[in-house]
Amino acid sequence: MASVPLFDEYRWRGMLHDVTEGAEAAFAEGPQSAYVGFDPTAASLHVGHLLPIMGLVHLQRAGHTPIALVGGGTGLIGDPSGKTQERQLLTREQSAENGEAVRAQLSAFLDFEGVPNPARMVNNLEWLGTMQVLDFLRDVGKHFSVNVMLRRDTVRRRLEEDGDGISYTEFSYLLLQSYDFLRLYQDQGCRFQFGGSDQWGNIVGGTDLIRRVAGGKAWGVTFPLITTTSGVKFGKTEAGAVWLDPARTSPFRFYQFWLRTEDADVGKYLRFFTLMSRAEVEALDAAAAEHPERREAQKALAEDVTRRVHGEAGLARARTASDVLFGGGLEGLGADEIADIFADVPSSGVGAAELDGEGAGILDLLVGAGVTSSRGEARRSVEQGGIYLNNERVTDPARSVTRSDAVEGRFLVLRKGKRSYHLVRVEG
RNA sequence: GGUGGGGUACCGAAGCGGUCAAACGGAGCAGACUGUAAAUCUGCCGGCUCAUGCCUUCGCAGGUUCGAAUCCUGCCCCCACCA
Repeated sequence: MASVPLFDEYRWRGMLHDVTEGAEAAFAEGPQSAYVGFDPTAASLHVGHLLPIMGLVHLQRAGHTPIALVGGGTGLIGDPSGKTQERQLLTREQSAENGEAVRAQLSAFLDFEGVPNPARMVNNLEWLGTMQVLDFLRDVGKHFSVNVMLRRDTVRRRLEEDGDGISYTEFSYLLLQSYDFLRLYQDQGCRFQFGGSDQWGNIVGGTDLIRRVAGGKAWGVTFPLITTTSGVKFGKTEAGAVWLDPARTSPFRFYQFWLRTEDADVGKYLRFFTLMSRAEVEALDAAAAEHPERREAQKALAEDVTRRVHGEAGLARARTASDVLFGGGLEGLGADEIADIFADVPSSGVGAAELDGEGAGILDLLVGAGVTSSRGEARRSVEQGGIYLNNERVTDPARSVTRSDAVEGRFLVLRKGKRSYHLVRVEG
């Protein structure tokens, strides 16, 4: 099969951070397989995992075989890379459950069947779980120099005066990941490992092990650490990490996360996270430069990524909710639309009885819905003009809310600031 | 083990007997300007309260004092230098 030049693709997208010597030439020899490991430390992947995933997607499109390694075994140990503190150990059950979830999420990106080069999924618990300690120490450990390991940044930081120390468990992580690579090399002929830039040391550990044990050549590719221009950590919002699991981050929030991308970052993200062609991306760059206020690039980004992760239906819901909430048109909504919006936007219920007679105070409503954390904060927000009820600014902290305020008698739209929405369902 | 320096709100960091819910900076929230962007400017930023005010907070436990984050005692934990 003729391969599309994979590295050219990575290059124009700016996806390459580091590449071991000779990797590109090795890829040119013909179809290859390459793997990325995902430790199931949580029951969902988040947007921070997206770049290596897209790396595999491009790989597959170029005719190669992606291997997604779920770290059921390594996840039990904990990668010290990039961490300043020792991790809490997962139980085997947690790791297994999380691994299943991660596996399902990856299927949204990679084709596991119906193509000539289907993606593969492996779990390193298969070999790590049955390994004998003595075998491990003799066959793997013998090839690693503690002197060298102590010089690694991730280890050194933990050993320094202000470090928190490192357990023998995490110290051993490098050996396990290196062994994974060796196994994939021997069992599946996989000669490439990809990962985030923080994985460089672990990946090189694997290529070294393959050279020593099997006398073979293997290569690594890392993708850049994603930073935002304004210095905020990528993938974080007020509400925490942006997850791929719709139960943790609703499609609405997911879509909104991408839609709010800063102008300075949107071009970069289009290259990283969509499969648009170079011409399409450059056209959007131009559109953004010409009419930034239209946010065409952000919209295209948000649509593309949301569609891939949450499907057409998820995207439709996210857009409906966005249009309704940010378009200001609350009147004349169909029951279906309302239901869709409730499903996605943070919401809570309030008993109809509470709105009878005097009604409920706006401050209590805000606290009850969790929009503000205390009455004091609620009061301040109202006094500063930051609270809206059904898209109308509330100016009186003593404002009471009755059933007649509810749209169609069924729901209230609370909003704090420009974009923090909360729906209150009138029940009973 | 010895000597010295520390532990203050989400983080950093002032305060060193009353005027301290505690300067200042960062983060965060809101407002203005905008484009659901960035930058900038403004306000807020322990809880309750319309408010006067009240309650909880300055490592932990006691004590001195009309009154303590500030003084004393004991304990715990960090850091620096020495051994």
